Amino acid sequence: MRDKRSDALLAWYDRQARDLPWRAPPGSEQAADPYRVWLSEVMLQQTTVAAVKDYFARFTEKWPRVQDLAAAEDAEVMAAWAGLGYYARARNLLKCARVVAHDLGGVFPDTEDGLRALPGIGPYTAAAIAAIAFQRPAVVVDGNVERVMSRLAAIEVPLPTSKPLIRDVAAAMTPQDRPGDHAQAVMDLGATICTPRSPACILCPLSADCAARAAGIAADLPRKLPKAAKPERRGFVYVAQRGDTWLQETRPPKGLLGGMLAFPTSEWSEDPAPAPPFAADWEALGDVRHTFTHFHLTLTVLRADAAGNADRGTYAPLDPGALPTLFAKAHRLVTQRFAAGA
DNA sequence: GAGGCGTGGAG
DNA sequence: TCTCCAAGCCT
Repeated sequence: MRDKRSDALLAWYDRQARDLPWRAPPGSEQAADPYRVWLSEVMLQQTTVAAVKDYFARFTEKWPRVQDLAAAEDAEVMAAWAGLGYYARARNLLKCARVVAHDLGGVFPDTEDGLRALPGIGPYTAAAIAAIAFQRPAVVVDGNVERVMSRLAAIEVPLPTSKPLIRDVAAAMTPQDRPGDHAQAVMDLGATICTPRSPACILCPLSADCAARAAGIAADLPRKLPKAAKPERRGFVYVAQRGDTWLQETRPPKGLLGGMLAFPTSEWSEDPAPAPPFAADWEALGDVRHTFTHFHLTLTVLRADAAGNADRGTYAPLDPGALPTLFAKAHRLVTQRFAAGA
């Protein structure tokens, strides 16, 4: 038995589907490649399509198959992910690729449970891959689905309390056939029509069935609990140059910017103590500002020509593209003040 | 289950 | 400038 809202949505999707490099066209006989679906879904976690596109192209060009990715060096993958954020995704991506390549014969599991057991694949991503790559009628619930379903059913209970109800609404709408297209259709609708701020209800294929639209509260849903303010932290970042080389280190494998290339820093706190990697005449070049998920940060950039041995990091030619954005900002400040390499 | 975990774009 | 936020996961 089919839901007529799903029919209307699929008809809209057949006309309006976004052409994305990891997708099979709507109603396509040819299924999407599970490796590409998985890679795109991980990259798209909490991340916009616009931000993902170039990274997806570079990854698939460099590593066309999961076996290729599994064989890559950790540092190479972290460098390729630099700038995309949430770096635990890249660490888990590599772990997952190696499990699939080494333990599963290079074949992704084709069930939600099988996928869910892999590193970096949670409830949403497992359902999405199962539906999109394997035509399983999984109930796919992400931020778009939460917004669309909250509005369709005029759910005024705030998130996350409303999650179970939202899932019920989404389940009732999920078709047995074309579940992958259905999931992607809801996401396209959420990204282009049923947007967070100013939904274009006039263009929506579901507007006649939308309780929030009828009540004139579509733009107000879903309701969310207010968020805590971000605290301020400060710190020092030390940029040491020796000829054409820069003092750099790989951050510890867990926590903030874990596993990423970096310059040495002090602690980050309300009142940080300086922590230069060696004694020198450090020149303050200015501050860089950066906002993370849960705090604001101001780092004072200190630069020196390498004098003695550093107690941390190594001197090597720098690949600025491998730096996460915070350290790319510090690097930019230094290169603005000093000709490259000087 | 609540908090840690990035980034760049939009309004 | 500032807030919100975009296809969540892990602990």
